[in-house]
Amino acid sequence: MAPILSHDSMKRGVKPLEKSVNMITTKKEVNKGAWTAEEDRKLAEVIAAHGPKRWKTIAVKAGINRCGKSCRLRWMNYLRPNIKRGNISDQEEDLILRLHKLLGNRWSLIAGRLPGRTDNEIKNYWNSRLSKKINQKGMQSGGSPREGIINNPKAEGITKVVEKVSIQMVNEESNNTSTNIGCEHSNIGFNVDEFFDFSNEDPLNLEWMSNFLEF
DNA sequence: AACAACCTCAACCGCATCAGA
DNA sequence: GTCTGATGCGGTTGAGGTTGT
Repeated sequence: MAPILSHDSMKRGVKPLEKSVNMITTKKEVNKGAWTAEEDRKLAEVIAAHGPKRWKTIAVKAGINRCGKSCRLRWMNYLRPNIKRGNISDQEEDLILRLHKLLGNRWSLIAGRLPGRTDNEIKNYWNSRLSKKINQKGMQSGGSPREGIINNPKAEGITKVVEKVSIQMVNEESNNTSTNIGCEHSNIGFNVDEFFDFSNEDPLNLEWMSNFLEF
């Protein structure tokens, strides 16, 4: 019986048949490669029943011969509810650029600021498009944004603090898709867009962050 | 039309960290 | 305190699609 292609695989014309099936060998090796719609359905069913935890157990219960890690990734990047796919808006792109300038390749943190976007998607978007844009700009002005963080111990410390704040922001924001953080339950009250607006700043000049730390 | 080069994105891998026994 | 399994993260890969010649 030929495996049913997942919606995305259909769209992209992926042929999981040969590769994926061939990877199921007589040994107890796990299935790899593109997911089929059938696998998606089984995984979603098990997660609906048991919740998205204990991935190894989920993988076994789903009976799809996948490793827990693979199941988790599939859920996080594809099956999870409220996932936005494709068409990253200018606003989102701008936010990614600003957050990357501040945090570097902390994709999960950046994704946390973009509701419905996954770290994998942002990472791909960055690697395939934005990094090129940056390089083009960098050619003109010189220096990479990441260097500022790597070579700046002060900035390293700052990223740790920002990481904590970002996590707090994400937690507080869980159901708030607006860029203005709902701060009713927090004593932090500011506009995120303003907070992350570095458009007029020297990347290495993070004096403002010291003030923020004191605050 | 045919081919090559480039682009996109889903998925895998290895490592770090966390949590429970 | 240590060990072990689970989870999360970032880097990388490779198949398929798109574009250019």
